[in-house]
Amino acid sequence: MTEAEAAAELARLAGLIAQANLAYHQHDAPIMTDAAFDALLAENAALEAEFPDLIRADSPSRAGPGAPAASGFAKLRHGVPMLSLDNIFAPEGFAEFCASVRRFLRLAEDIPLVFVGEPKIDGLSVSLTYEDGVFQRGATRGDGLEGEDITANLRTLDDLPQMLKPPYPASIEIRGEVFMDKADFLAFLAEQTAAFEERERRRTAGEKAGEAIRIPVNPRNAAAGSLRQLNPEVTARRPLKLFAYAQGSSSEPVAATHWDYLERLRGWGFLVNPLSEVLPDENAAAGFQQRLGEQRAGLAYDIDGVVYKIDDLALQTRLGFVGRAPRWAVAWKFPAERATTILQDIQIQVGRTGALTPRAVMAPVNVGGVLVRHATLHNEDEISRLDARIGDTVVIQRAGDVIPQIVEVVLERRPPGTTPWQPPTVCPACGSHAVRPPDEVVRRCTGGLICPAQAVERLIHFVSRRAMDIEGLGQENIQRLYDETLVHTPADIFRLAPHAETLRGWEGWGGKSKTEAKKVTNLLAAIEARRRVPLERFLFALGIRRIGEQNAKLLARHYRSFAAWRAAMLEARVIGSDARLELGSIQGIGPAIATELTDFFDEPRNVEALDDLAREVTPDEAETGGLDGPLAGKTVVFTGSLANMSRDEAGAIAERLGAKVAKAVSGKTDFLVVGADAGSKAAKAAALGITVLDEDAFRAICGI
DNA sequence: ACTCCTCGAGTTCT
DNA sequence: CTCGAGGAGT
Repeated sequence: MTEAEAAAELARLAGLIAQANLAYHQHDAPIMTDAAFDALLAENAALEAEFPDLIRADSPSRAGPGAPAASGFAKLRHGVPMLSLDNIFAPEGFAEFCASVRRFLRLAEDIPLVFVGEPKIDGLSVSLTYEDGVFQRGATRGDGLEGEDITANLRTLDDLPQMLKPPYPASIEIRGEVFMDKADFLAFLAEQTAAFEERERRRTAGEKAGEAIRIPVNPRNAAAGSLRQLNPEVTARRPLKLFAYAQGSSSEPVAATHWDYLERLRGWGFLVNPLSEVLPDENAAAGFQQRLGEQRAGLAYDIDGVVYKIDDLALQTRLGFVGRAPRWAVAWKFPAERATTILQDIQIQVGRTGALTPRAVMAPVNVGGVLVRHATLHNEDEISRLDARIGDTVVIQRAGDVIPQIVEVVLERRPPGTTPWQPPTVCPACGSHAVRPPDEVVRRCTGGLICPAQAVERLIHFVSRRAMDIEGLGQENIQRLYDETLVHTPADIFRLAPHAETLRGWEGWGGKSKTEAKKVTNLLAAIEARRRVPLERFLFALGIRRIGEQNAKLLARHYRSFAAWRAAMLEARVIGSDARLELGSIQGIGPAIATELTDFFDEPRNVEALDDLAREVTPDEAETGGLDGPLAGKTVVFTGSLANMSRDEAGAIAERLGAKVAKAVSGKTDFLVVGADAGSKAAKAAALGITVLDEDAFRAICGI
């Protein structure tokens, strides 16, 4: 291959991979299988190895230090999703977890459940890919499906083997935790604080100050910041450590139990947390939890709990997943850190759909290293349950998550003369009635279109990343454009261009610094770039209640074009009309969602605003999604473990070919695809006379 | 009628 | 990340 051919090929690959990433990332239908995607990456890597001079600035591998820094990090897909764990906080929770495992496996009481207990370090999960024993790339957890490519930074970690010690599988993904020791963190904190003060001194003295210094708030934050450095040399100077703890995808099985797998990790040259233990039965967990709890303060690093995993990998496979969490592992967290403070006020926020949510304003207090000022109170029931009153002393915690919550009120310290908090009867933003339907939890503003708070929230939703994705238009800018009466409806956004000079006159939008000067230009360009959008994004952006990403996708797939959808919705306002029946027949769209849509179209001002918008924006027709494919309209169920792909992956392929993927076999099922160790579903399918396919037959139907 | 499960909506802080 | 509600299946 000549240089010119290679350059062209690399350009083509970069384009394809970027496209595939985009399609996957935006939750649209992926345009290729994971295997095909990996093949493209491999091809790209091979070419780059052969023609190192031709490595592109936007190379999908982004492996070398020559990678450009400007736009942050490339996205990298995980071979197997990085999942989150269910959290428990007490022995009862663990008992319940074990019971559900036993129920699922139909395991008798006298057979012990063997677990591995591992300290849960408060750091950053990373995924590391090795090909033929050589470290290829690494990524952050990200949203679980894909993370950021931080290969260059990970290479600087002493604990990360650049090469595995043999024997190793041809290709393997390893999961690990990157963290900073408490002592290292304190030293780093002191260093950063000194640098910060030095910078302040220079700045006030009018000297050149240099780049801004960030002061980390906790070890986790410091580790995260260090790994996200654009310059790997900075990361190299940070005292980061790595423990390996799990497996992602692998070209071949490497162990029969999780414990053996940890041994393999050690053999390959990884550090594995030495505190991990095999627990011979479930009763050993509570003791382990307590021991670690006692050791916790003396450990070199922060841990926030213990992860318990079923040791037998075959059982893990059988147990599988619910939603985003495995059924074979839980995180047993130590009690959350708590703090007390004063509840100063209860504010009411108005959401996009008019939901009124109370929000606690408190005297700032440090909880687990973070200064907390606000907490959500969820709804008025929560407030009455707590009997929280303004002026009360309250206990707050940041539990397994990040979001602070009020746990309880310290009644002994309640000042005299307080009264129970009363929910508002009118919307604080527009004064319309605020009503709470019986049997519902949220109170809503009835102002709808006239409520300015809802209007602003709808606009923010409209431009948000998962909707129209207009870069440069965040909450603050929208609020300002709204207040200055330049933008009151979504369509107004697309009519901003004539006001460019007005915008440039605003403080912070004008011109002194270089970045400011381009702000308006960039914003207008970002807006222009969104005059064409996929139909599903357009529908989601409208912000109709109950029409989120998934339901928008269902509608887009079904009606295909904006015009067809619009016409159908207008007709569907008549109960019993063909259009209404058709709407209700869409899998996943029930009466509540249908009514929400027709209510929207019943309001003439909504239709006006919609048509106004449609004059500015062209929603692209949705892809056919295999409407005439072999699986079109069929309901498919997967069971057992498939050899060449995960069930999720197989499901995604089937959906792309127009199938509906269900969890359980029923009379409506058309095909059951069975893998190894299939359970009761296969028998049931046989009883119902449903076509049963093995993996090869399924692949043949899909043409792969 | 009851039980999963998925989806939508709202929220905090860096 | 959590909660509540809708939808689908038993």
